[in-house]
Amino acid sequence: MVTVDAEALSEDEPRVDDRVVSHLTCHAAIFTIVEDQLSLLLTERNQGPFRFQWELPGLTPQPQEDLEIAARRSCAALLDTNWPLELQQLGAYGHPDRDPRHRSVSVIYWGVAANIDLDVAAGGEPSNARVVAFSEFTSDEFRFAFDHADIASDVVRALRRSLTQTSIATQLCPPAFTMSQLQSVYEAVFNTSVSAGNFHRKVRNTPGFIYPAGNSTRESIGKGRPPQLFQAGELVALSPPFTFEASL
Amino acid sequence: MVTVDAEALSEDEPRVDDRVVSHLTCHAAIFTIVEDQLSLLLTERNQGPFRFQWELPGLTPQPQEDLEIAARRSCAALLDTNWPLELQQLGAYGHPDRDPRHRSVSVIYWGVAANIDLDVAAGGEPSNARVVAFSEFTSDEFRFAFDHADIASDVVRALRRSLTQTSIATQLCPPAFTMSQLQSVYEAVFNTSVSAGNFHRKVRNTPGFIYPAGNSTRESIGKGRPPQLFQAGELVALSPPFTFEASL
DNA sequence: CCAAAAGTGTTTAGACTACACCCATGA
DNA sequence: TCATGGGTGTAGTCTAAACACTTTTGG
Repeated sequence: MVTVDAEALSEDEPRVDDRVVSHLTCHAAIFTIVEDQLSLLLTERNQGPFRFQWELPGLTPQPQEDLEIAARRSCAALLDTNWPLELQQLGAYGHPDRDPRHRSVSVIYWGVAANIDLDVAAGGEPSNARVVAFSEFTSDEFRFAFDHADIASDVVRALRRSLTQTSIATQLCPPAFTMSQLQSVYEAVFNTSVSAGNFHRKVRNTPGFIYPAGNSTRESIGKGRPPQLFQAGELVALSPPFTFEASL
Repeated sequence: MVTVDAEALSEDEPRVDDRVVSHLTCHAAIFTIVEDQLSLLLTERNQGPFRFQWELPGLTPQPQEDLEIAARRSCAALLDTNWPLELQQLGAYGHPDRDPRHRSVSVIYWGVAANIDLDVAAGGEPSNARVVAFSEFTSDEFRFAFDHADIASDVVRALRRSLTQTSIATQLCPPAFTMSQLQSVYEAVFNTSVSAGNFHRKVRNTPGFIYPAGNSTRESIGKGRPPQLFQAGELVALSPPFTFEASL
């Protein structure tokens, strides 16, 4: 009984049947913000099970390909530029009947992008990809393929935790941004309102969160006082973290 | 280009070669505290690559077996009782050459146990399992199999984060414990010293962290004032979290 | 001048640190 | 009575929440 692990791990001649092998896919959950709404890049399946339902972009890794590279590749074609996309692993999903065809394990990565221009990326061709707003993909009517509704719920939680504990929110802003743009990132992700004054101080008092940007492009097209421009700093930890609570 | 995901995911007749299948194992990292030292349950490989080196207990899941169940099974035989073991997923490890034999993906779970009695579990038979102290398995001399040194490092980080943010530390204590026993859990995990008075208040002021236990078994065998006994509460979140820093 | 947005000051409340201090037991 | 470990009280500090206030623009 105590050698139960060695029995499985030390097969010098592994059998190629479904006791020792499994189907493996890597997926990427890419967040962005569209019209002040937290949104997720999804693709519509056009064949196989769950046809015409939506999933996180994914693929099977190549034999010598790292899991994260595979996840990055799964969404690279859908994103406009060679974005310096940083992915973090959410985890592995492997419930036995999550895929009706066969035992399947999916490793999920997630990241953020300041903007996603699907039209540019697709070069005008029709695409089965869409950027779906939070309110839509969390509604009961939205049709996720496989267990991707659960995964989407988990990955939103991971994003929110990252926003409270790190300075990752700057990666959801353009290269130069104002304090209220940064604030609206938090308001979109948590679907809540943030006190502007205290937010301002908390961010400025966190070393490395932001750096001042040259006010060269300040055009002051708004009504009020023209804002200062900032650029993203390093990815630093917030201590203590924000205490935002998601309202949905 | 934009349908790159569909190409891989929607094969109704998946080919059984190493492009679409991979070897999968589930492992459990079980922490416990032995003589005030954070320790990890490890097994020595007795065949295959990395023979006589140490790994987290693991196995290949059965076709219809959930990943977490498989991880639990991998260490169940090594633990004395049917401990109500709660496992959390750490993540998936799948670097292409982490196993010299073939492409291999390992999903790691972790949990804590108040005590591990290997002799009782093995029923007196010789076992290839050992509870290894932190100072030993983090030393340069210690020989981990595969990439399990990286995994061990990551899982210690996950444990420490859980201790700062939740009340999981009570699960590393016996059913009834004193405040200083609980405190020594933190001191062992973070290899640091904790101010007793402030620790006491922080724990008592967190609703659900602990509940008073009947002082029936108080035997007051020590020198000083007899301590109160507590029992574990629910697994609650600490807000704000502890701010302990690991000293190693 | 007024409205609106940006940014700063000020007050209050909560929580941690540090350290002093009481409590209850064994020797 | 003293040493020892358990537990509480308290002052100083740091931070955040709430809200008033100033600054700078457009109409």
